[in-house]
Amino acid sequence: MKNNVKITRIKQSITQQQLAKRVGVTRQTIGLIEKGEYNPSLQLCIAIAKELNKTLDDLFWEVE
Amino acid sequence: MKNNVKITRIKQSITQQQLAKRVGVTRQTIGLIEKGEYNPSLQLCIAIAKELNKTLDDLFWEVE
DNA sequence: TCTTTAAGACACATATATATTGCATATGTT
DNA sequence: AACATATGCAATATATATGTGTCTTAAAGA
Repeated sequence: MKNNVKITRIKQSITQQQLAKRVGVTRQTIGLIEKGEYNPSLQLCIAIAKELNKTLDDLFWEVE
Repeated sequence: MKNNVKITRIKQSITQQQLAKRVGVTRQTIGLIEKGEYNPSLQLCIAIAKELNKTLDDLFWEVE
């Protein structure tokens, strides 16, 4: 469950809290997703991708 | 929550049941996802995409 | 016609994503 | 030193994805 959320977020200089608020979840949820520890819903993945101006593939596809 | 799973699956002539078995869920789950009624997990989306030889974007990105 | 297979629909049970709260630590600022 | 902000971590609560079982309908083959 690795992904590119953290690196993408940091490049854009926004905090977990800001991203969380913009996509409508809590900071903890963003933290866990970045940590790769669990398995977000598709809707949330899409919301995060749009907020970071990326696509699903950019953030979540074959990140080894 | 619309997506291209159903059309892609049918083009490849496989049944809901076959796809379900290959990705490790039940036929009902595949049915609901194709119907667009709900919000699958990222892991399941990835499993479906790989099984259908597509990417996340192919199946789930901006399908209006 | 009879049988089999694919698929839609529904009720209920269970697993897990997400929320909420709180505490700890590190860093930057005054 | 004191304070604020960002992040990690953990416990418990709630919402919902998914499983299980069943019934129904439509289509295909014998």
